[in-house]
Amino acid sequence: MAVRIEDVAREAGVSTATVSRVINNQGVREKTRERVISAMEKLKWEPNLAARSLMTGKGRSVGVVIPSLTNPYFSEIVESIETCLTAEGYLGILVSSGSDRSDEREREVTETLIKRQVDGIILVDGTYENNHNGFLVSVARMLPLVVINGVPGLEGVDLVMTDQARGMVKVLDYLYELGHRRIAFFRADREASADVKMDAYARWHIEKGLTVDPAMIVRFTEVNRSRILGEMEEAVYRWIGALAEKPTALFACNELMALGAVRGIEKAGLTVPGDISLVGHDNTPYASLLKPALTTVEMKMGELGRTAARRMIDRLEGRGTEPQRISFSPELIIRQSTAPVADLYRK
Amino acid sequence: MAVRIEDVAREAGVSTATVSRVINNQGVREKTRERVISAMEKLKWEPNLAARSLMTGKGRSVGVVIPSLTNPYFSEIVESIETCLTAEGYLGILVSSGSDRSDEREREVTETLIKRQVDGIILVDGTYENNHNGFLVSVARMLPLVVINGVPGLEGVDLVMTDQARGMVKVLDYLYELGHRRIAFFRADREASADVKMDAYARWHIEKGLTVDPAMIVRFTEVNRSRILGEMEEAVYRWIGALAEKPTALFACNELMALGAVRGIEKAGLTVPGDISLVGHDNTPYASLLKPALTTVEMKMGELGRTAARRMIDRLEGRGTEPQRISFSPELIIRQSTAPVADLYRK
DNA sequence: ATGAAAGCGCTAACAG
DNA sequence: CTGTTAGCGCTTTCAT
Repeated sequence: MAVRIEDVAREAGVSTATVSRVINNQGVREKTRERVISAMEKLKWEPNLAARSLMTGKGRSVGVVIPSLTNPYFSEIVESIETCLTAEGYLGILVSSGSDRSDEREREVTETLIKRQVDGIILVDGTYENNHNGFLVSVARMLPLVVINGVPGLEGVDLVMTDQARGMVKVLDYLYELGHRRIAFFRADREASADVKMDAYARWHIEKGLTVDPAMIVRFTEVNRSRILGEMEEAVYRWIGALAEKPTALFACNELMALGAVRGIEKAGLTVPGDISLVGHDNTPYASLLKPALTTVEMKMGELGRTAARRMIDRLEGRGTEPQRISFSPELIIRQSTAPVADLYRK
Repeated sequence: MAVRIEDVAREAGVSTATVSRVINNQGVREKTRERVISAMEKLKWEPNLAARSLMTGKGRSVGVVIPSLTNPYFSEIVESIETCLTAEGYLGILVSSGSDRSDEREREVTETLIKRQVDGIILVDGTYENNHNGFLVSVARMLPLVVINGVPGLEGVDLVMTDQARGMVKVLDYLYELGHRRIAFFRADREASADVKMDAYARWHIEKGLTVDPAMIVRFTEVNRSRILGEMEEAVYRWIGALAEKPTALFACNELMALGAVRGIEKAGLTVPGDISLVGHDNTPYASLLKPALTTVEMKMGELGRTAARRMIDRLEGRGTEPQRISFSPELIIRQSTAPVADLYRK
């Protein structure tokens, strides 16, 4: 409230315009610039950001919309975005759109951010609906939008993603080599990324000339919190029990599901990887902590976040305005939960 | 950029001052208010927040400073703070002060937030140093400050905390009942909360007439990331090997440490809880996923976050300006990692 | 209860 | 390269 640009200008013996130019790195003679800088330091002046953004319409802040913070998969992304933004003098404003993945809530928080006049928005793992109903495109018309893990080809929308179909194929190829032919697929409902994986799963089976058995595809709802774990254990246990022909391998779309699978499998008196090989997805901290340590797909979340943040800054600073699509290839991380198919199935 | 308060005023046939009064809930005749409101709706006008905060110095946003997002212990707090703030129309601006717990970085990000003119700051788990060097007090002189888990008695600082000393005593009493007399204590360096627990640990031993064996107190550095797990396993393994008299129980200040302890203990050929009972702290999702499921202390992080956010809003809106100290009592959650002391030690 | 007018602290033409 | 001069969109006395 105390010291303003005018005071600095007077102290340095220049006009306010010159001070403004100095702090915005515009052309000012070196000598003058120095005088201004020392005046700033002497008076400990910092430009008032509200006034600045009132003029420019920009506030060096970017909104980050994410389904949930308590999911380690997301928190790693957020942390890397935040680090990257901060390093460049931007402020990341984080809002969670709710792990229930409500389309409407996602739209709401995004709009709040726009009203708050963030300079751009990074949206992580949007809902299927909002990826397809034109919402993201309309947001992108108002300000720079970078989407992490969304659908490609949206007009004006920058996309940074991991090629999950590719990861799925890596998993299946690997299991195939180990001799597995009957591979179960555990997924969440209403998740765009699960759709992508399932499509790849189906295509791979067709290309290999294997049939896709609907009984091998299981949908779970709300597997975001460990509280659900007990229910899942039970569900998996019953699912296995009811199966005429059991799978020799199982892929779970996320690690909490993978854990639920382990529990259910063990409850059914089977072992991992002795009876059933298990592959997870995301390589969260859980994966290496599990027993047996989980074979999984590393999504490079940190890299995704960093790349998205950099794209955003580039666009905000007028570099590379053409929306891009940057795709990372996931990596298969082999640990102890997968093994060659057991002999007794071959006999 | 398009529609301004002036347009609304014209549309409603009033002055801009009246429109301003309406959106700030000041005295306006009911009829006039209605006219203004419908004009707002017709023109879809939303006040420009930058202009507003330029005048008022307030922007309905509160800064949240937290050491790390990838730690589930913190992400639960953040999520509850954020939910609570959003519900009241505030925007939570999150910055992480770095899991390396650098005093300086914590101060830096806090100051950035102040420059950004947040209305208040919620600071979670500040460093020991900043709790004691007057920094927090100086922040509290500038704007409302609510600290989660800090030291009591700081002038002008609101404190919301869990009584960790109490939790520690609950743990020790419980282990005592099971017959344990030699209880190891694993802690992180440079953590205010670990100091609190250790003090309680020491006091409890004295009150019980037990000696505090320095060999039972082990300090680890940087146990925030699972990458460190291998190193910890090794360290614990060596520590046990070098011990003349082994502990029958072990308390770890956080759950990653507890996991490291399990690994080290098992590497040493001992079992949990057969040879050594293990108690963790925080009740993160890891705790119930571990094998054996971990006995631990629930810190009620969600409640802490919610309470802190509410305190902040109360202060921001001029209710209850006297700084308070609100303390929650932690809860001991008994699972499978603790058991009565083995008979062979009694013989 | 309402209006007129004076800024909040800064940026951006436009001159010089 | 630097200064002058208008505002950015809102709030807030001070009148009426």
